[in-house]
Amino acid sequence: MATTLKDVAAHVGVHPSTVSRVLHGKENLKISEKTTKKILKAVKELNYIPDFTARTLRMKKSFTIGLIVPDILNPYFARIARQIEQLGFEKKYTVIVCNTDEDQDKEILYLNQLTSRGVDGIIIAPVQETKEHIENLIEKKTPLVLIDRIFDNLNVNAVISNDSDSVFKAMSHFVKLGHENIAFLKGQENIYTIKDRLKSFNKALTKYKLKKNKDFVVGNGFEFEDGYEATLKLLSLEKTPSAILSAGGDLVTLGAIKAIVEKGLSIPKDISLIAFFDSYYPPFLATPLTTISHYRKQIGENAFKLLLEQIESKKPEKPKTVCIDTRFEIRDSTAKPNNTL
Amino acid sequence: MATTLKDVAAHVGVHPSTVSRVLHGKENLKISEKTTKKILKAVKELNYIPDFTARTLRMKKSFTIGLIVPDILNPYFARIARQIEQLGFEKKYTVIVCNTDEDQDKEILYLNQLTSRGVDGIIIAPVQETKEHIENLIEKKTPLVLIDRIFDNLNVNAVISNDSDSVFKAMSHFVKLGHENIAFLKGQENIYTIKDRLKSFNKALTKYKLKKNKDFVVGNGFEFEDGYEATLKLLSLEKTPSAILSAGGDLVTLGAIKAIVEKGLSIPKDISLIAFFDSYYPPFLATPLTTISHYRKQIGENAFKLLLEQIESKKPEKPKTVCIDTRFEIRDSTAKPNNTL
DNA sequence: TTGTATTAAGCAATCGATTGTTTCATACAA
DNA sequence: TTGTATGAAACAATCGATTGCTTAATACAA
Repeated sequence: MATTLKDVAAHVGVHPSTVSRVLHGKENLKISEKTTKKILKAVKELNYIPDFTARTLRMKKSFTIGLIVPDILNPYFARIARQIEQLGFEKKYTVIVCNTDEDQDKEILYLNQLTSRGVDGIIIAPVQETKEHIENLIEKKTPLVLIDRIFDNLNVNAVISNDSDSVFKAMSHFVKLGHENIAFLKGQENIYTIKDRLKSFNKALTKYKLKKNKDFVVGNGFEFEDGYEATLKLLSLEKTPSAILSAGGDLVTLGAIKAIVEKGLSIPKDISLIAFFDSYYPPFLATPLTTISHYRKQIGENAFKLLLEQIESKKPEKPKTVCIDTRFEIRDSTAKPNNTL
Repeated sequence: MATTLKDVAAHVGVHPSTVSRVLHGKENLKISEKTTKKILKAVKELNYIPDFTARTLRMKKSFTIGLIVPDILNPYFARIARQIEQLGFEKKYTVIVCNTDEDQDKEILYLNQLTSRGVDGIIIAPVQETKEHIENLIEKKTPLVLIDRIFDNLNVNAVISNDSDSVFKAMSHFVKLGHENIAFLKGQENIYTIKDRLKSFNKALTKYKLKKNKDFVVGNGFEFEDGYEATLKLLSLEKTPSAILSAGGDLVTLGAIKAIVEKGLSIPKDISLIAFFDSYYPPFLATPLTTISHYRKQIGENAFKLLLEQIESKKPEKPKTVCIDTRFEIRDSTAKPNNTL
């Protein structure tokens, strides 16, 4: 059995409350230096470590935050999670990591779990089927930060990325090379991030006076297979695109590459590729990939900071949405269209 | 404020203990069907969710497990963590993820945190500077499972991989191709896994009657830079190796590849490479990498199972060490030595 | 010597749920 | 009618730490 406050108190011959006060150094109640010393000595001798559960129950403060993401295996979320854990550690907070697999039921279950465990706040990349459960949270004044994905008309702290900017750069790059038939490989539909990227894509088409082709927008989901299947479909069209903007992230892109290779096509000779990609592999790939990537550390930092502000402030602050820049890096996966195809 | 047992009890007009018993269906005390129904109705109406903290305090059972790994960004640990979280979810356990960055002080701090929070058990890939803090845990009968790394003479549940087997396969592959000068790129020293791989490497050298060359064993650390620096050193030797076994995992290997490319060498023409590598990228790399990899899902599963057994069993079971097979996959990063160099 | 500050530490309620024990009321048998 | 068995629900202690309030003891002034 672990040592408790009572044990320490008994050992010194004082009341538990006295021990507690010594350990917290409240200004309003003074304990004599002699007793203080005796108590501190006993605390060390008995190796007393306060019971967090009891403290949480009494103080309504758990020093725990919940992090809900689709999949911690995704390098994008992994890096963000790592940063949040790091900053949490410095501030004595512990992080409970929850994966939803883009399943909203799981998300809701976790949300209830976390609430029941009395977490001080939640950082979430929501599944975005519906938003009532998020609204409930806000109503209950649970400190909350959305990452990566936001809802229309929902006034809450959030950290997102300026994907739009990089999409325009990517499209401009394609256009300069002479591409006119550019396909858009989506990730999962209904996700804010994907809708935002698609919107920018369409705007860019308009800006560069390119024809919109419904068949050139394909895919649904964030898995390897999703990218693979969608790209196969794309490459089976009568008229195939000469360039692809892969917006579903690392796995989807790898799936796309597999499909392209299987079709006997070569990147960038036969088809150009720009991808949203967040791990450190692009320079090492068969064709070093031209990418749009995120400052994941910054996203994590900002999310944690916003959450901590909410947790520590007495009066509710006005929710902020922080938008982080993105990075467009040209490598070798883009070239002029191959008009002999 | 969230609804409490008391609220529900007051709403129905019964005692809180009655509500508690209805919700737990203890066999020994019977509650009339009428009251049961009324209570269940109230629970729904008031949307009562039990307070986990209070329950934990009273029951000495938190339905929480701690997972301590060097770095959740490492695909090896990420996949294991994911599996543990998954199985935990199914059994109503929540996982607190802690990264040590191979810093034992951080490990100890986290261990104390977790204990203070009353976790039901801990799964840990320890830093392995010393082992007293782990021994303490065992003494306190904390359910515990080591992963990836074990200590000599420490009787505790563990899940490790049969790296040795794959090292022999890799070495046999090198030898068959005609390599005689094979280097070993270590990860961080003093880690069981690395020592184990090195031991197997040396045994293989003996078996194939190859000369042992001290200069051919290099590196210390698990980061990109560590692999990069060590490999540069290796390639600056008067007599350079014709093959490298990279034992430090994904990042170290990428560092090695960078160094090789920078030196103007080509894989596998000038130098052959086999690496411990655990993400899904090898087929997509510039030179598809011949790898030794782990069944990470299985490792996670076994670790969770072992932990759960300890948590749920009354009498202490005899500790087991589970050893999981590894996978040796030949791709394109190995060839005959280039004797013109 | 009595009264009043002042300082130091103890008392007891509280957080919310669980659980061994007790009480109460009804039913049934003697 | 009295006594006992039984079923249903209340009581109260507990987990460990925190904290507003009270008490005790000492010092000092009147």
